[in-house]
Amino acid sequence: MSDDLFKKIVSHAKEYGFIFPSSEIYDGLSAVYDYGQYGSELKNNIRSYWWKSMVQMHENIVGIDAAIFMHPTTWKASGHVDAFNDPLIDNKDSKKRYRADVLIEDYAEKQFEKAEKEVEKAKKRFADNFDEALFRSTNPRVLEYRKKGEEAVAKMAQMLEANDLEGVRQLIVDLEIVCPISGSRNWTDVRQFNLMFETRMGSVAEGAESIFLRPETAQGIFVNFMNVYKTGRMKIPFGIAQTGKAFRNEIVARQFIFRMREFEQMELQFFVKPGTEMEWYQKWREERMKWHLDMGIPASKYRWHKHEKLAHYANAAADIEFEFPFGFKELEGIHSRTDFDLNAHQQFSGKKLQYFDPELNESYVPYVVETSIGLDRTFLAVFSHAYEEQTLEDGSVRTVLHIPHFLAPIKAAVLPLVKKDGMPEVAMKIVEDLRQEFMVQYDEKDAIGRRYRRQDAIGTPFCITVDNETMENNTVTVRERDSMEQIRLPAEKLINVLSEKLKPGKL
RNA sequence: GCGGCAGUAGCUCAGUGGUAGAGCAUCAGCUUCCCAAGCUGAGGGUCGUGGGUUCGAGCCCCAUUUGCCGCUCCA
Repeated sequence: MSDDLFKKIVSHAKEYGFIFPSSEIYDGLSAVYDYGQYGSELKNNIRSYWWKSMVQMHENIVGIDAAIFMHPTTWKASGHVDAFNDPLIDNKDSKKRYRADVLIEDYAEKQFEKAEKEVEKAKKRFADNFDEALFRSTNPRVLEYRKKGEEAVAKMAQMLEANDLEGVRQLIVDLEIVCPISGSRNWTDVRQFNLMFETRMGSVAEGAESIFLRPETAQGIFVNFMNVYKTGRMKIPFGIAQTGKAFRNEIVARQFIFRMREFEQMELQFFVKPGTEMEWYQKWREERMKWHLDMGIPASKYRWHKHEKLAHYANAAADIEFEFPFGFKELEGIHSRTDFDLNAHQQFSGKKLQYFDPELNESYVPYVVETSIGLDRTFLAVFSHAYEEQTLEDGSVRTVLHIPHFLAPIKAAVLPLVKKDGMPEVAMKIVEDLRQEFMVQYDEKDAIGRRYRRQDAIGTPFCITVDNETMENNTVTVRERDSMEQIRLPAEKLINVLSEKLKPGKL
């Protein structure tokens, strides 16, 4: 049922110029999409809502726009070179895929467990006069198991370091590792999956340096920490915000714009005094949820997901999940990243990345609380929640996008009730006035009802209609999208009245 | 990456080897003083792409690409 709804939403997004498959005339490109004439407006409006509420509305937050290309060492310091490179192997019988390094580590773990069992057995056998340390260091079976495990891990590390994938496969074969599902040893080659896109900088192929397209925007903020701190005269606690594209070579990317290989993030890195990070983590959790609810989307569509298993850099992490047509999925992450990133960059660069605290009269590496939200995912959340096929009282059906007014691509359409008696000219004059303030459209084609429906389909909150009465006293009707109710206003009051209704939070 | 299903007009789809269709949408005109499915006319498809079988392929076969579902992956 929700699959059908989701298909309709995808079709609607294309049919009305919100989202197109990338380079569609060449059959498209897997998991890449383009934003169309209305989609880019909606996306810009969401980005702008974020930027205003994060940067403009906070005294102590500034925004930057770092480049997508970064020095290759950045990704060693951040951990992405290690974490985003997985050697994978498939079992041909069970069709299951495993991380080759995990298989070998599991093998080693089993050997260690066998050694422990020997120790346990001996402990029972010798009871009171058992010297465990001596047993461990002398018993041949214990030594043998431990040696097998340690050697396997050591060999693997050596091979991965040398990028010897064939060697890793051979190691799996030699260790007689079997697939836990099929029990067979029928393995494919080991393949390296690099989740970072790689390209070359420099036009001469031989001398070109291999660089990566950033897999997250956060590092552009961390490497600029000192620049912003010094030139912006920032005092802790302070934040640096950024929106921009990031790239991940996902093994499978699916579900429309939910998981794309090229996507846009909106991130805040908030630098705080060590030890205060938990209160800021709480504060930003509240603030970010409020941001979502202020769009007018009901709280029931959101839920928290607390990370039990934390990433290597975090000491607390939670996701805001949204109920998409295909279920609750991650929309935004709020992470307490400790001083992991700045410390790492400090080490790799050899440059001091510290804040001098005038109150303590000492320097420290600040802790970081991050809020990181997917712009494309927020677009999908707003768009899919807005979509409704509404059955009216007369039994007819209209497709309407209940996009929050202030985010709508087109704010108002100006429509002459009929295409004669001078109404088109008056309507076009109103369009020229409103255009100074909002995205507006003029439409005179077809019956008025049909034109209302067309605007409903792209989520235009207001339709302004010029009729006979306008010709007499210069008043117009304003029809609101969701209620379909009309009010009559003097044309010269339109800008003021609409501006008020188009503020965030007004629905 | 593996397995299954699918790709025909902007959208939804019909078309079982013999001249490419429908509804909606779009455009032009008419009608219309307020909520689509009134009237007239028009435009738009080398049937995802490339090969093959056949006198003849949208339809059968192979490859490829894109999408969907299930695995897998998603620090």
